[in-house]
Amino acid sequence: MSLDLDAKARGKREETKASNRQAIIDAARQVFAELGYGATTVRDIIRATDLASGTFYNYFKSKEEVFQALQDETALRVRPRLRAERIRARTFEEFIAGSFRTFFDFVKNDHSTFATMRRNPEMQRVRIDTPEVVAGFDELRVDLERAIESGVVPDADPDLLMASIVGVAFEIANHLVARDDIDVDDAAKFATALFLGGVQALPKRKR
Amino acid sequence: MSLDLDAKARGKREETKASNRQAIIDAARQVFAELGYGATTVRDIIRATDLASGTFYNYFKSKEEVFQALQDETALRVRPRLRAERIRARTFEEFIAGSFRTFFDFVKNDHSTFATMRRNPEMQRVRIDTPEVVAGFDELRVDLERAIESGVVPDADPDLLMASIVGVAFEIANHLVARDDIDVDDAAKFATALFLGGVQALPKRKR
DNA sequence: AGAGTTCATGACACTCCGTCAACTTTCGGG
DNA sequence: CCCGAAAGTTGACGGAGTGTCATGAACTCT
Repeated sequence: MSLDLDAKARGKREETKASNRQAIIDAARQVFAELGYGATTVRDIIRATDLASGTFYNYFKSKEEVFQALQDETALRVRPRLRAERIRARTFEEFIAGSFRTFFDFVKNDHSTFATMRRNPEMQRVRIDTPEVVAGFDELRVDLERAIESGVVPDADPDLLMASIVGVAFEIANHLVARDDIDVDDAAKFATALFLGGVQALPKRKR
Repeated sequence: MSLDLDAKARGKREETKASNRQAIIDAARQVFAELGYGATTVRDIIRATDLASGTFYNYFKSKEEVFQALQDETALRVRPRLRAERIRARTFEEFIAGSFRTFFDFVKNDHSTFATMRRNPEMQRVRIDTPEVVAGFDELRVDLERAIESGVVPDADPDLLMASIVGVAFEIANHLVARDDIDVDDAAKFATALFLGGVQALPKRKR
């Protein structure tokens, strides 16, 4: 009566291993949201499962590592959306606009790590070099270099361009999560305008 | 034979209090750089002074709090430089260019928290809302709103503009510290161009 | 079914933390 | 200058969290 369709293909051993791992991750998400990252102990996490304390260490080296796994799951959810948006884009403007729009929308609406994170000020470390995150950055870089190749964007330093985009994206994302009076659309339009035309092109504020 | 010129004005009590506090901060900077933030214990810090373990807690509540004090010292060093640069600026372009230039220069050349921080990947938390940091942000915001008032910058959302500037500044700062092949001047010109004219205005890469 | 492998268990030893009662130093009024 | 009060220092101690490991249970394969 398992919902895990892969289960038949695996032995029971592998199956419980996978389910234990997931149980720990789920418990961690729960407990982090409840107590905050700093305040939760490894024991708190394992207590929220039906496993014994020692078992935790068969799956993760530390609390930090579970957190990374959480981040990875989060990145795994955004990345396809960003990819789809990029494929749809026909111009550099659409590319930039779509990427910001999608990212901000995710941050605001998906009840992911971002939300619980910002509720706990100590968890400033939003970005962690988890495989999925790195892959996402790589994809962005490839597209930027393609844009440079094709002459749509001047032959600027791609590292600095990446840094600027990422910096703006995450910094504005913080505001989106922390405050309610900022609209996802406005934020996306703002960031897009900044990259396309600098401060002079910025949209006027609604009063 | 003290070098502390304020000492005569203070009683001995206050004097040792101040010097103990500074001793702890200095020891912390040292030890953080050596072991990394996560790996150092409060005991490590106090052991690097000639004080007893309990004394630490007369000055700071936790390791985190010493770290904040360090950050505050760092901010205290940049802020006057940024202020001077702003006063010198006669146009918005000079304002933006000068600010980025000064900040990047500080990050790269002042052997401050930034440097030790980047050597320890776990210390991603560069920004902390320490009094000096908050004051610095406030100053920036005032200038931005003045620029908006005077019509030099469109009437855009100042929060989003702040976020963009700060995001770009810190993200590029990370690259500056992490890598040697990026020039402070190039970075400042890049960021300035981005804000003044968007991607089309970006300087071409040196090959 | 039996030998072998893999994993779960929870008690244990260890580290670090923050406190506190006892002690030392400084202050200030007489 | 002296002495009682105030402020600060000390390190030992109780408590909490960590990661490990010997033991035993569960699964796999033949």
